Amino acid sequence: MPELPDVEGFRRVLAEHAGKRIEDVVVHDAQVLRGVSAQRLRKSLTGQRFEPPRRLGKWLIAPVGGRPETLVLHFGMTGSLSTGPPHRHDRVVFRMAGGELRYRDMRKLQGLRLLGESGLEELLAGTGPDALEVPKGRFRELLPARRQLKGALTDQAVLSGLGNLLADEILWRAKLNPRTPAGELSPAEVDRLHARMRSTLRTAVRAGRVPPRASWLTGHRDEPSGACPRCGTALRHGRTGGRGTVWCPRCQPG
DNA sequence: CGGACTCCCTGGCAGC
DNA sequence: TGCTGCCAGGGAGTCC
Repeated sequence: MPELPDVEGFRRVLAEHAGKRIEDVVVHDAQVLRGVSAQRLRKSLTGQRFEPPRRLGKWLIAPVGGRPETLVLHFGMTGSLSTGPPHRHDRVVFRMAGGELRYRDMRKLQGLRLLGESGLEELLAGTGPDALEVPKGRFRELLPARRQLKGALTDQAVLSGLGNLLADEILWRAKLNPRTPAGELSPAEVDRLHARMRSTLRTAVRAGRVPPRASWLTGHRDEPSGACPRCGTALRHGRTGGRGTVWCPRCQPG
């Protein structure tokens, strides 16, 4: 499921098409359009060009040259942006001078927005710093003391880009229990969490996704009796904030 | 305030 | 074989 590393990959796909003329926008399923009609989207984009896109957390932000509007994409759980062959879950297709760009999303939990200046400002104001970019000093300050660690990491208003799987992976690497109140961490533990978050994200961004490696926790979370890739202890499964949570009781006591 | 819960949405799968 | 119901989780919203 798309988290920060996947969205960074989609950003690169879109970046390759920046500056090319948008010939047409074909909306196959208007259910993914949020606050914009198919007609307005088409009118606003056709004949224009995307400026170089940026990413904040899981948001992909593409200003439209020649217009005061910005296309903002979110990929929910099952979304993607690609130039590959057509697929039945392609919801919106951008016909560009250099090929077709496909917004694909099976479950339609999120979608596309076309925001003006104030709408974009509002969106960005409600989104915390990017998990890949946030410096150590800022990271120390932003974790709300009275919250469970995992809930804080996955709250996009606190820190943006981490989803359920990456949060578990990072906490496992930092050897911290998901339910630990953030305020109970020592300064050294906060620094370790920041360091593990950065290294995990850097590796995943290079791969364009969370890599399917046996040495990562993520690959073992769906195994009924999965073992910790580090110490072999049986992994524990629970729920945090309504989401499945996997951790090693030996590496991550608490 | 924070945490638990529900809802949206679809496809895959277990169980009958 | 085919039905039903549950599960996955990003994010918004509600309730306590």
